[in-house]
Formats: sequence, structure tokens, C-alpha cells
Amino acid sequence: MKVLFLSPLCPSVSLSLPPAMLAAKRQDGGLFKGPPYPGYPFIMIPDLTSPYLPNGSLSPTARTYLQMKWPLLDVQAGSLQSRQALKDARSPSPAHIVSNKVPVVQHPHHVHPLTPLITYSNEHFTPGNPPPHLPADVDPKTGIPRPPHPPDISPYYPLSPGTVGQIPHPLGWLVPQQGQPVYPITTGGFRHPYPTALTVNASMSSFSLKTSFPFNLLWGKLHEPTTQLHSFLTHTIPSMHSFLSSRFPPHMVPPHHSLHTTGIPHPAIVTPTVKQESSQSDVGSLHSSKHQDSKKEEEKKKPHIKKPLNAFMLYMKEMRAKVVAECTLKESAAINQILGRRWHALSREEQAKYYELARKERQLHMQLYPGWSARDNYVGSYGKKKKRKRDKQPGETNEHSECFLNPCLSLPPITDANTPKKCRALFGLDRQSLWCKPCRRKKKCVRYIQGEGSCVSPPSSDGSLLDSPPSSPNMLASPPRDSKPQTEQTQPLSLTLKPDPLAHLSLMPPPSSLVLTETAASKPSALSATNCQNGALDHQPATLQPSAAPSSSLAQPSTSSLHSHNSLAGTQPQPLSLVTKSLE
DNA sequence: CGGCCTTTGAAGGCG
DNA sequence: CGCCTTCAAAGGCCG
Repeated sequence: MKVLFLSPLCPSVSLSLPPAMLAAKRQDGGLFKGPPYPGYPFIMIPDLTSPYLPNGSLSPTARTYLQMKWPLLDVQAGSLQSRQALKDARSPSPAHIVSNKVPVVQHPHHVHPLTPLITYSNEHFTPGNPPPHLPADVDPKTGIPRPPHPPDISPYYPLSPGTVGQIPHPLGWLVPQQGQPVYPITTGGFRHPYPTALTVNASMSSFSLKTSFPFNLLWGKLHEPTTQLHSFLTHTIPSMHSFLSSRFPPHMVPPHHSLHTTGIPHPAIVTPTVKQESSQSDVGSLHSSKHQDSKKEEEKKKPHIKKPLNAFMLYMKEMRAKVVAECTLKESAAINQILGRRWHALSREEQAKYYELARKERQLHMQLYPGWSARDNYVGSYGKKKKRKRDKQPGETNEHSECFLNPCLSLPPITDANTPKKCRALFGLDRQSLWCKPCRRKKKCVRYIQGEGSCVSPPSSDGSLLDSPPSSPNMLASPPRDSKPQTEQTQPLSLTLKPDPLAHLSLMPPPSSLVLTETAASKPSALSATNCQNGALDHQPATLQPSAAPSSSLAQPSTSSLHSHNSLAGTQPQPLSLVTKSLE
């Protein structure tokens, strides 16, 4: 189990600590020293969520917080490094539109997407030293054994470029210091210095405080002497495991041994070889590679620092489990489509939260890996080739098929012949100069959308439809939309209009008998989608936009559009574009 | 077994 | 500056 704290003093800082560490830290007078912060923010149980979490066995989606108190996340603009600041200025981040302070607390989904977020702001930290305590190996306080590590950090603490020597111990990141990396730079073998009590799978996202497990008890324990805490951890945590086991399917409850194997590696670091591997193997690799001297080895095992998650990714991470649960759909491609749709259906406020989170993610990432560049992860640098070849023949583009699938209501089924074509289909690859911008960028075809008979715009009735961004710039501060150059603005727009096969699925109550039957069968995912449509997704409005209702002031079309959609749905029989796509 | 699919957004590189 | 490309997550699918 990992406990995540949001420092009340430094709201922007959230710390993810294993209990043992917490105990230690507490005693050391670390964060917990001094007057108790009025209501520690919250405890997150479990934190598997780290977007950077390398271990594939743990579903990152599950984020359950024991909310003690939710301070506003506050990223101090002043603390931003100029680089980021500049970028932010241009970024879609709502930051400049929306206040820096984002009440993450009230995340509608009760799941905080910011798990991995460890503050970017150092301000509230004692600039001093990271608590000198805690040699990484063994927690002196708890006595909980940790895998030994070599004197020289290098193999296990591969430092990010330019950070050499800056990170004395794994806890470094817990005590961010100005200009210093905050995360422990772990490497190839993720160390698992601290026991982890619980790991819960993605589907655990529903595992909230509402459950009967006495998380508050755990919380209480955190204020007790370390020994008691330790005792609690060793006795109660197993109970938690039992609790989970009794409550959730086995596959959702990680093996108990994970208690001692899970560490808190920085999520963003993944070594090529260990990526997705279990913690056990990590430990093993630790020993095996122990004396590997060669720099080759080092380079070879050079940790892969992942890109920080963007807003949508964060959203996906959080919502995926829910969608999976609702739809009994597992195929990511299909799920992502649904999520993409939902994303656009989110209110600006909702999206703003994710943008803000993403912004903080980037900031944190930047602090952690000052020299890191996205370029580092480009093909070649990470070993295996990840190149995608998505280019398709001019005629068969996805986009086209998308339209085809398009549920665009009130529009005749878009088949090839008499339907307007997107730029790609219209002009072909060799005449890209004639394409509209979005098409050239592989975005939704504006021309097509705006054109007549486009799959897009269902007439005004729902034209405002779903996610259509407010026409007025003042409407809401959704950075991506308002603050961005035209291209960006168009995108949302087009997206809004974008015919989405799944749109129906996700946004409206399915007309019971959608065309699904025809298209669906072809693919499992399609079927799933269908199920979804009939099932969970209808509820989406409720679950998806809990906050939407209150946000009426924002003049959010999305919510209302949802309703309007229904009618459309009835009229439009072209639902499962998703399916169609795959059909091709 | 590795890459694809699928989504959006961020970021680097190129012209 | 605009555009293109790649990557981030995820898990089933496919060659």
C-alpha cells in the first residue's frame, strides 16, 4: 500500500509514501514534524496509479484516496522553471485561464488522477536537507528489510541527465529541493525498499472509502509511534489483503507478498528490460546485475524515462477501469474511442482539471529529470522500435471509415458513393496541399465536417452537441480550446462534430436496436461496444459528468447535448462506427 | 512475440 | 511558425 499525501503546507505537493516510510519520516521529523498539518490531505489507497508505474501487473487505474482534507493543488507559478513557464504559456493548459488552484479535491469521480503527482513546487518544503535519515537499504525505524543496494547508486539510481550526484537517496524525491530532482532515480531494477501493503487492480477504482474497510483506522495509525504503525502495517495490512480478497476477485487482489516487494520507484522510469515486469524480477535483477560494471550495461539498462502523461492520458487512466467495467469491454482501442468521446463530452471544468494535472505532471517531470527530452524516447533510444505505420491508402483512410461509421445522426449512412469525402479521400495523398489543415494533421476533416452532408453536424438542434466548444471564447476556460491557435480550436470543434460511432455509446441511451446488429458482430470489440451501448454507457452522463450539472453556469452544451443526442440517436442509425472501422 | 489499434495532447524536429 | 512525427496508457488482436 502506498499512502499518498498532499501536503497541506504545500498543497501542490503530494507525496506518495509507503507506510513504512511514513513512519520513518514522521519520526525523523520530516514532513510530519512540527505542528500537525491541519488535516493531512488524504491517504490514497492504494496507489497503483502512478502513471509511470512500470509494473504491468498493477493496474494503475485504481486510485482510491482516503481523503482527509483536500487542499487546493497549488502550483506556484513563480516556482516554475522558466522553461516550463514558457511552455505553459503556450500550452493548452488551463493554467492561464483557470486559476492555478484546482480543487482537485472535488474530483467528481472520487478518484484523484494526480496520483503520481508529487509536487512541483518546492516552496513549501524546507529547503533544507532531505531528512538525512533513511539510508535506502533498511528502514531503521520499521526494521523492514529492503533489498541491499550497492554503494554506488549508479546501477540502481541511474540519474537522469545532469542530475548526477544530486540524488543521495531514494527518499530524495520526497523532499524536493530547489533545483534538485525530486524523485529517487531508480533504475533497472526497481528497488523495493519498502513494503507495500496493497496493490489493487484497475477495477479497484470503485474501491472507495465507502467500503467498509477501516481506512480511517489506518490513518489514525499514522499518527502513532512508529512501532505501533509498523505493527499495524504488519498485522492489519494483511487483513486488508484478506479484506480485498474477500471482496474482489482474486485477480484484483495482488498477492500478499507484494507487501514486501513493492517499492516506490519513480513511475516514470522504466528500464527496457524490466518494463512491465514484476517487482520480484526487479529485485532479482538487482542482485544479478549487481556487479555489472560495464558502462555498456549501464547504458543498456539506462532507464527509460517516460513522457509525462497528458491530460487525456490522465483521464484515460482514471476512467478506463470504469469503462471496462461498464462495458465489459477490454480492448483498449475500443475503450479509447469511448474515452475519447467522453473526453470531449466533459465539461470545460472537468477537462481543465486534467489539464491542470497534466501541467503539474510535466512540471514534476521536469524537476525530476531536468535534462530529459521527449526526444530521448524516440525510436531507437529505447531499444525496440515502436514505429507505427498508420498511413493508409488514400481511399481507405480511417477518417473516411470513421465517417462511414459515423453515427452522425440525421445523416444518411455514409457510404462511399454519394457522400462527401474527406480531403484525403477527395484529393488523395499526392495532393495534400489541397487538404484542409486538420486533414493534413490527420485530424478530423474540417471541410468534410463543415460541408454539407458532412457526417458532422447534426443540425443545430444538437449541433451544439456534445462537446462542441462554446463559440464564445469567454465561455469557459478550456485552455485547449480558447487559448490555442486556430488549429487547435478547430480540432475540438471538429471533434465535437466528429461523428463518433461511440458517441452514441457513450453519450446516449442507446436506441435499443441500433444498427449494431449489422456491424457489430464482426468484432469482439464491436460487440463489446454494443454491450456498452446498451448498458453502462447510458449511465455515462451521470457518472461521467457529475459536475456537469452544477456547472450550468458555464453554459456547457455538453450536458444538455447529451440529452438532445438521444433523439438523434433514434434518428440516426449509424452507430457503431467503431465497429465499422475495424471491419474494414 | 512484437507490433497494431485507438484516443488526445505534448514536444521535438524540420522546412 | 506551421506541420509532421513520435510517444505516453492499455489490452486484445493478429501476423
